[in-house]
Amino acid sequence: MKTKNQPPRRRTPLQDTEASLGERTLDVSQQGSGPELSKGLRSRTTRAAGTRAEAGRRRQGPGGRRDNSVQRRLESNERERQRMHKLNNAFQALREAIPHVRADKKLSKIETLTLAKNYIKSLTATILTMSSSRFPDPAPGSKLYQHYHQQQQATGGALGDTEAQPQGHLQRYSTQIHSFREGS
DNA sequence: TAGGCCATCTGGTCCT
DNA sequence: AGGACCAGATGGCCTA
Repeated sequence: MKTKNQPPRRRTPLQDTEASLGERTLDVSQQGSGPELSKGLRSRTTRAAGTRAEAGRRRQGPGGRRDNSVQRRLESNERERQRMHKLNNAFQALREAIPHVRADKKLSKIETLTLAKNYIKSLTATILTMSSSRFPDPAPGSKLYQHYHQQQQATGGALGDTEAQPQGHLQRYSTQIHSFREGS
């Protein structure tokens, strides 16, 4: 799997407003921005958003939006940005909660979700195994057991197969970590 | 250069 | 009604 550690690509509200309104298309590369800006940061948003905004205005036809409509759209864009930032923060927190992942290789979102899912399954199976060794017959009232059993039934699995064994989950988990590291 | 990943904008729909 | 959520479109960055 390819790896990347891209810097956050954000723009200021001012840039956002300008780009969205299409007052001007900001191409930082033409404004003499030096290397003090990261490659990622100075790239995309300004130029790309400007062209997208222009495309949007073309869809709106001559004259563009009314002022209040534009204002509402800008506010909506800002809310959407904040929402996505919160989502990305949650992804980052999830990445950091998954052990045995090399810090210098950032997991993609899909990798993060997949690994987290299997890590949870691995832990769940481990807990069930430990508890069953202590109490050979899992307590029928155990919420964990009930939940796990329902999940297995819903996904077509069964507690008796290898999926239910912690080794199975751990193997899948470690295999995925390995494949992510290897870039496969 | 192609493909993967990502941020952002946008309009539609759902929810409170 | 307004905000949250969602998915499609767009285009930049990075790696192989």
